[in-house]
Amino acid sequence: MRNLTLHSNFMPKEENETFFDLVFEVVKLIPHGKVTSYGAIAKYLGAAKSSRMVGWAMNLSHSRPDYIPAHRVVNRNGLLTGKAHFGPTDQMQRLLENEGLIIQDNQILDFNKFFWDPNTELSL
DNA sequence: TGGGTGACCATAG
DNA sequence: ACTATGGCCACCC
Repeated sequence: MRNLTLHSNFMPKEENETFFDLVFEVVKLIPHGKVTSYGAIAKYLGAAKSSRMVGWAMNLSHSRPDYIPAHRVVNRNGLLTGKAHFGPTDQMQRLLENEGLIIQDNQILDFNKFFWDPNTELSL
């Protein structure tokens, strides 16, 4: 498993890039067919109160050269709150459905069953 | 320079 | 069971 270090106080400006990079690394580790939440990632990185920044990182992920499976990150209730950023259609939903998930009204059915928590899945 | 705005979330009433 | 609020901080006028 990737060696990700925990940063409880990493926020000086020049380290921001690192924070986003760490977010991207975690997102890349989400297995096919699984999903996690913004807050879970933030907590894993020691920034539990900065879950909004994870959303911002996902925003940036679209203009990166490497592949970031941003569709596997949803809010804590399994709601596809980021779907608007995937283009005009239901692209985010389709990507998830391609991985075997079922979505109804922007909500992942059996969310708990497919929830992948970096805090428990990634060894510290 | 400053204020508004989030792909959020836990907590308090 | 709801709604409100505060924290957080990069980005964009």
